[in-house]
Amino acid sequence: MKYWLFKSEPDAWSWEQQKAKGDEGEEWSGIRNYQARNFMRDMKVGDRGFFYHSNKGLEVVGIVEISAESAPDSTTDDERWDCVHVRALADMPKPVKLKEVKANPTLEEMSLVTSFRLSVQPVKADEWKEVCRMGGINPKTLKPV
DNA sequence: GCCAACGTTGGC
DNA sequence: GCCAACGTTGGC
Repeated sequence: MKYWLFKSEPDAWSWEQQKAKGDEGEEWSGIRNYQARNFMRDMKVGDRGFFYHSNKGLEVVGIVEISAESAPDSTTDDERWDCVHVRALADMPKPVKLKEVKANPTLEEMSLVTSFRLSVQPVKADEWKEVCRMGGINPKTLKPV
């Protein structure tokens, strides 16, 4: 299983809206960046990702799961762009602030820090564990610690 | 709201 | 195929 991170401005698409979609999930549409698209094409159903609020909040607020592999983006006719579907799995009991991520030496190579403009990013297994630990969630059971 | 970082576009 | 101009993202 691979791990990812999805950024969204809460004014455009918030964690609350994502959760409201339930198990059905929602298309992660609107990505117009080749790097981000290529990462989405790499994703498999069942992979997990962090849901990060950019612009406002600046924190990892929850965990999502890829519910459908990459397919044409319904918001454009341009066939260059496709995207996955994601569904909400769990809240971060304690949202992890960007500031905390930056302050943690274990996470200094995390894409969130090094490629902060990228809206869909890969997350390494040890980074996944560390951010889960900081957020007070067990990465296996998805239960609060 | 500003501005730095950086991806994309388009003229040559 | 280079690179300047431009547009967008996102932290501050």
